[in-house]
Amino acid sequence: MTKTRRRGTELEEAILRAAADELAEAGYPGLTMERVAQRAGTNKNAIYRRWPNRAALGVAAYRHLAADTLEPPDTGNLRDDALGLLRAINCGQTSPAARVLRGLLTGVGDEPQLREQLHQQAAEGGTKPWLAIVERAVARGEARPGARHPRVATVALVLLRNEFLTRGLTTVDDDVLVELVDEVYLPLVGA
Amino acid sequence: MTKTRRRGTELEEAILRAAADELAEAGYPGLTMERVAQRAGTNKNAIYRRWPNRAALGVAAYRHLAADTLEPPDTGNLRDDALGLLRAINCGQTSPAARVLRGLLTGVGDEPQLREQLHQQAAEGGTKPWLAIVERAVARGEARPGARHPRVATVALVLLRNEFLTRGLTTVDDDVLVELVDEVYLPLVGA
DNA sequence: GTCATTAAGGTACGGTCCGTACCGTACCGT
DNA sequence: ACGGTACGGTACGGACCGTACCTTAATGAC
Repeated sequence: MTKTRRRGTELEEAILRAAADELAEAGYPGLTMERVAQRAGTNKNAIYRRWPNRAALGVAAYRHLAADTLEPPDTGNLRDDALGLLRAINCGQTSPAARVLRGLLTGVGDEPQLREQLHQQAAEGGTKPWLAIVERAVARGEARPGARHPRVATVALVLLRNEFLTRGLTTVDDDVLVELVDEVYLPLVGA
Repeated sequence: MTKTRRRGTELEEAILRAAADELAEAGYPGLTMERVAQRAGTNKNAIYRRWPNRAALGVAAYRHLAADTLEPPDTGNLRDDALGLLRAINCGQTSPAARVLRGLLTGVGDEPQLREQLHQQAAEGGTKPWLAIVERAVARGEARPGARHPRVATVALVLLRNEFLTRGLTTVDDDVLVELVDEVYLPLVGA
């Protein structure tokens, strides 16, 4: 009856999975050490032996949550590529991550290490596919070479993220995505 | 010796000023009902009679904090106008507001009324000056007419805000501002 | 197989903060 | 003068973080 007592990596991953689930369900404000411990079938001691505080656990668990890297679409034209990426971010599994990210950015407060870690996770996963579709668009003569600048290539992503952050929504109207692409992104990167 | 007991509006404004000060000093996570009450020279009862919870008080106090509307500069060319606006937002009195806004967006959580209120405050104060400088640029033939679209005109603001939100900094390097204007904003709105 | 070491489980506690309740007291209009 | 309203003071329950302490199971050395 008594399941063998978990140790080391096995327990650690159980905790991270529990924390990621709690994050997805209740967001960072609802991430409680006691609930995570209970959900992982352990107690707070096991958590505090691995992470110094709630924020650190949150950042670590966020990595599990946002692990999916988007596969950049290749439709043959920039407009559909960009719209595809935005829609994947909007409707896909990435949407609960936005709320969590917002909470974490507040929760990390004045701890530069955590903030940097979080920023890299947020940036890394997001920029690569945009650079990819722009690169192809430039090769087709559909975009100007200067559009390969990361700040330019990811403008649509930043605008959508801003929509998430300021409106607090988990999903944005598709009209908005089309507007972002047609009114801003294509005029900006177009040849 | 005994100061006369404040009532109604007078007390309300004292509370709001105290809350705004606390917000500016410690951000939303540091906004404590007990500290606000003490700073305002009253007690929590007077606060809870006016606002139902901490988030509502925070949003109300934020209005006091972000009341300053930026005066749009008029330098005669779009680049300097845009840079001036960004620098005013970056270095000026508005910078603590970014950290506060980030915290509030988390704190309001699932209360749509507060979120909408906050969103309007954040949007309203920010878009007007951008529309103004773009309007003048269009009149000079320096920007294309389509740039008057709010989403286009405020792109630089959104990018800067994204920098605040994701990096968690209270001030951004001036190089970044220049980059935003030269690499993104001017190519986007230029004729 | 024995045993010391390590890490897990269990529980309790101090501290902070939110939100509520209760009660006495100053101010206000009538 | 008087009664209603709003303020001041205080205490409390509840949630949660982070820590301490002790017991118990697993592991590795010998």
